Amino acid sequence: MSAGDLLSDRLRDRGFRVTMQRRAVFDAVVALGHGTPESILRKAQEVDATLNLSTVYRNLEVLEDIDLVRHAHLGHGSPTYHVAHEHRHLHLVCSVCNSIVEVPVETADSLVELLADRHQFAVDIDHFAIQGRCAQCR
Amino acid sequence: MSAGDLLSDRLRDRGFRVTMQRRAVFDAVVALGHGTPESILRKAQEVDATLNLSTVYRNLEVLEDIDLVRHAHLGHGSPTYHVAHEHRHLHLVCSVCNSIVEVPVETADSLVELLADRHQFAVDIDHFAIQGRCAQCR
DNA sequence: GTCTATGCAAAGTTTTTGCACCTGG
DNA sequence: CCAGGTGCAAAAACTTTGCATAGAC
Repeated sequence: MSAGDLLSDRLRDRGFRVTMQRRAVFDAVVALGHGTPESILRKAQEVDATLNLSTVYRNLEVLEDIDLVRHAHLGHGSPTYHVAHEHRHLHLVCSVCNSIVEVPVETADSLVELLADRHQFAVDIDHFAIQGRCAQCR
Repeated sequence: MSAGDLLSDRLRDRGFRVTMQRRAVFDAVVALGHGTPESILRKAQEVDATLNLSTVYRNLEVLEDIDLVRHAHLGHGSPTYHVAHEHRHLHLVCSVCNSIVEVPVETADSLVELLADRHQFAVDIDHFAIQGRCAQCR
């Protein structure tokens, strides 16, 4: 039967129900690439205008739980959510102009290896942004 | 007259006034090594029990402005403040047990160089923590 | 039909702001 | 004095929670 899309399969496998709200939240994350809970709400409300912010928070937690979504901290404000395994990159945040540049995660391979070797620490390198000053502002 | 301590000098140089609250906040940061606004308040209140949280926030901002204090993001919660130029190290935060390990900033030198060369980005490498899984939890 | 998920409203947390009073220079 | 700093209270921003109802299976 059903071709079974990734979202439905993953939800059901883990005992979660497939609801239109979950689909709307996931689709919003996909569409945005990156989004805060607030921006994800606004995007998802294009599909379902009655969708509630608390539903967004609850579903982002579920989507992270089933490894479809991840979040990163890019600054002082709300965390940013993105699709897991897509858009894997470091975020360079400029402390002067707040611009964000994305660079390949491989850029940090040597650091990742060092931390593994010296400290047996398995780095999730893109969870936090890297702050500094960009080419224009330095 | 006054030997002129660092705090007074730096404040006056930049046109800020020297108040006992500023001294208490700065002393608390020094004493704690690392502290959230809340923990800094508690520490500073040992000296001045009437000190207010909003004064702590305002003065941490001033102290950062005059480069005596810096803050880092170690997780989802409040930022952590520390004395500038002291305690320079990376924070490895375990996503499982939340333990924090400090490692020398030099560990990331190769990443810092790469970002400077390739992206003309001047990294403030210890502003954000590095998340991952520690030796025990991996 | 059962049990999870949702909407709504309220509360919790953390940080910021307005304002009258206080104080350093 | 007087501009800047402080305490207090209120507001703002962000996130979580309780509960009655709706909806997935």
